Amino acid sequence: MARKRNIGPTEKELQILSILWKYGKCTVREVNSKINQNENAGYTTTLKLMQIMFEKGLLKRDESSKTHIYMTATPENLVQKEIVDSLMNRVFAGSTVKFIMSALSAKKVSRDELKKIKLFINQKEREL
Amino acid sequence: MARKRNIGPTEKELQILSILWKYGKCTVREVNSKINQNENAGYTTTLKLMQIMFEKGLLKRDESSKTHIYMTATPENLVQKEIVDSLMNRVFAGSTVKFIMSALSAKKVSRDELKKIKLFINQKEREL
DNA sequence: TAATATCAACGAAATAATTCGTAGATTATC
DNA sequence: GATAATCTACGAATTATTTCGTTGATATTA
Repeated sequence: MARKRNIGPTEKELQILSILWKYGKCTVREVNSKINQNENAGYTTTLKLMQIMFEKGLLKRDESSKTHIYMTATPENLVQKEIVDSLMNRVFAGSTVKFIMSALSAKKVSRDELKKIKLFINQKEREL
Repeated sequence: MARKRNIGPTEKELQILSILWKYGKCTVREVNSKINQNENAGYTTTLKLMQIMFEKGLLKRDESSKTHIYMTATPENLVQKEIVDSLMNRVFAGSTVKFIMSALSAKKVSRDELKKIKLFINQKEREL
């Protein structure tokens, strides 16, 4: 019987996903190097995590050469959407408005950024 | 030596925080009942969690009567802001714009909600 | 080709989060 | 006032997550 695991990415798994989103396809060593820019993780630790993510279906990999090349299995924005949706429900009782207000309060947002957001909202309105 | 624990609320702790945000001050039994509307949690399980949250400083409590009354220690919006900020950094490389776009794509948003968000943005612009 | 480096696989240890049983105290009920 | 119900505290079991050591295979270098 296979070990039971949760579906969604865990904290460390998310970190690896982020790296793959940023840098595209990577070997385990590459991912491990990126991680070690900020913290300390043994090579086999990263390997194991990526193997688990592969089993879970979070990652795909090219096994044609000895050194496997990993890539994400689901588009970045889809995974992000799921995470955001989950957080919105768990922490903001499902309220998009509260959620966005909180986001706008969490960080300094520049005039330019606010403009981009407004443009996006206008587009959303037109789509309704 | 006290057991080492992380600072931020864990998944289950967040669930309890949400209940306290929604219903205000609660006894353990009240919180446990709310949890049991959706899932199955023994009374002592909820008790233990709330005790840990108290130790961590996530909750306060009134111990004047046998049945303690729990309340959150930090304002809802502050906790939410921290969570949002953390997620924004971990999953969206710190980009508020991407974050909000994702939020707007995650759920159906009504014309009215879009309006409210725009008003909030306008206010933010004026504050700059 | 022998020595060395690099890799995947695997199992298991270490750590963290969640769940629960038991004990002892206090309050409510008969 | 005895019995039952309810509560806190505590320790420990269970489950999930993260970390790492070892092995054997393959490739690289001397």
